Parts: sequence; C-alpha cells; structure tokens
Amino acid sequence: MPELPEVETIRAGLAPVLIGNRIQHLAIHAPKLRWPIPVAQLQQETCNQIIHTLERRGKYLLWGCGSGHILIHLGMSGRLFVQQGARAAHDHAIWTLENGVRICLHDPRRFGALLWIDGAWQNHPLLAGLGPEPLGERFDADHLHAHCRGRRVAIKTLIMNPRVVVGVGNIYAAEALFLAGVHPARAAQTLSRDDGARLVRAIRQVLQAAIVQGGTTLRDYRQSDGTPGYFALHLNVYGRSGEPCRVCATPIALLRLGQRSAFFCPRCQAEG
DNA sequence: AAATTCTCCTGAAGGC
DNA sequence: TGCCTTCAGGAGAATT
Repeated sequence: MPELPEVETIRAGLAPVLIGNRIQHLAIHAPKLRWPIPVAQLQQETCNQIIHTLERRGKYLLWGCGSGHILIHLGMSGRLFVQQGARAAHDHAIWTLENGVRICLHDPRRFGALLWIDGAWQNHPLLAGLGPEPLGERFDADHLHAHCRGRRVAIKTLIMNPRVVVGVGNIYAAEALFLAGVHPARAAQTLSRDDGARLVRAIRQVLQAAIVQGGTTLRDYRQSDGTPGYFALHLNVYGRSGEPCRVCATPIALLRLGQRSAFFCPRCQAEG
C-alpha cells in the first residue's frame, strides 16, 4: 500500500535521520528490483557524500546526494526504515551512515526501484511526464476537467493515471470517489465541471486525512519507525464489500475495473 | 488474493 | 467504405 500518504509519512520520518548525514557504506543484496540496480554507480556517486535533501514526487522518493539523486520507489510491498537488528530476508539494500545508523530497503515482491540519477531529477524519464501533485495548486477542477474531456475511460482509472495526477492508488481512489458521490465506472467525459470540482476536493481531503493518520496499514506497510498507519479505521468503502454503507446502510458493492477492485456504495454513488 | 506502474500487445473507435 | 491514428484495456513483470 505505499500510496502517496504512506510515502509522505516515510519521507517525513526519515528526513531528520538522513539530511545532513554522510553515507559511509552501501551494501546491495539483490541484482535487480523492477530494474537492475546500478550498484557500482550508486556506490561510486554516494559513498562519502552528504545527503542534503529528501524529496517526494508522487510515490517516488529522491535523496539529494553528491552531484545527483538516489531514486527509490516502494512498489507494492516495499519498506524503508531504520534497521535495528540483523539483516532479514528481502532486505535488499542497506546504507550505513557515518553516525552508525543503518537504513534498509526491504521489498519481498521486488516491484520497487532503486536507481541513480545524475544531476537534477525533473527530466528523468520516470518523472518528466508526471501530472501535478494532488495537494499542490496545479491540481484543480480545470486540470481534471481538461483530462476528462472526450475520454471514455472509467473515472476511477483516470484518477489513478499518474500522467493526470500522481499518488492516487486503489485505496484512495475508492475513498475519494465515495466522498464525491461519483460512481467509479462512469465514463470520464460524462463528469460535469461541478463533479470534477467535488472530486478534486475529495482527493485532497482523503489524502490529507490519511497523512495525518500516518497512512493505511493493511498488511505490510509500516512507518519508518515501524509503527503502522491508522487510516484503515477511517475507510468507508475500500475492502468493505457486503458491509453496510456508513451513510445509507446499503451494502458496499465490488466491481472489477481493469484488473483492479473497485469498491463503492451503489446508492451514494449512483451511475450517471 | 493483490497495495504499484512500467512496457508491450491487441482490438475498438474516431477522423477524414 | 477504407486507411490511419489514437484510445482502452489486458497481460506480464516478482513474491509472500
């Protein structure tokens, strides 16, 4: 579940640990995650260098270090934390800082990424085409409405497209559509401008609330200090098929949109 | 069973 | 009708 709130929680937790500290050693124990790990380049470029920034763009983490950036994506099962004990299974990368702190990248399913970017990250192929940050000023009703125009794609699929807006994964897409009262399968082009405005507000609201709760822990996700996130207690539709809607008591429904589960209330989120 | 997102492929739909 | 382009959606990538 690392969606935007989870990655932001990890960033905020690790920033005071990383920033201003020097990387002493990097050990890599897997040849590749989603892509091959450029081991020699990472070691050469970052060892003995100070980490000066820790940024998040969508679900990507960027450590400003030396003359470039370490890029990390947590995929579906990735965790990034301060390692306390011995190395465990699926601990693929371990940074040792000059003060002795060890940072571990752990990812059983290996859908994550660990790459090196020379110089600025804004033009890197993985980042250059990303849509606006959902909590930033550039994400507004105009922007969403422009992307909906002429598109028959389901609105849930559209808001999960990182080229439209970053960071909205399956859980928060479902929750935002519920708050906005929009059926997940509605063709994007049928949304009125007012629907779009409500959806933008709902996306911001649900992401902000989740960040306050430290993210959503279903199974694997932990904050960088090991504690779970508590937004699962606030979920209205995600994972609740068959249970009563908290607003109208109608059983929550589940439909398959693409290859993803789409949970919704058939009454609060009527079609059309 | 499945939280992520890339690339590649196929078939449908739209423009002219 | 037919050709061409774009769009939509599915598979596959790794693993507990």
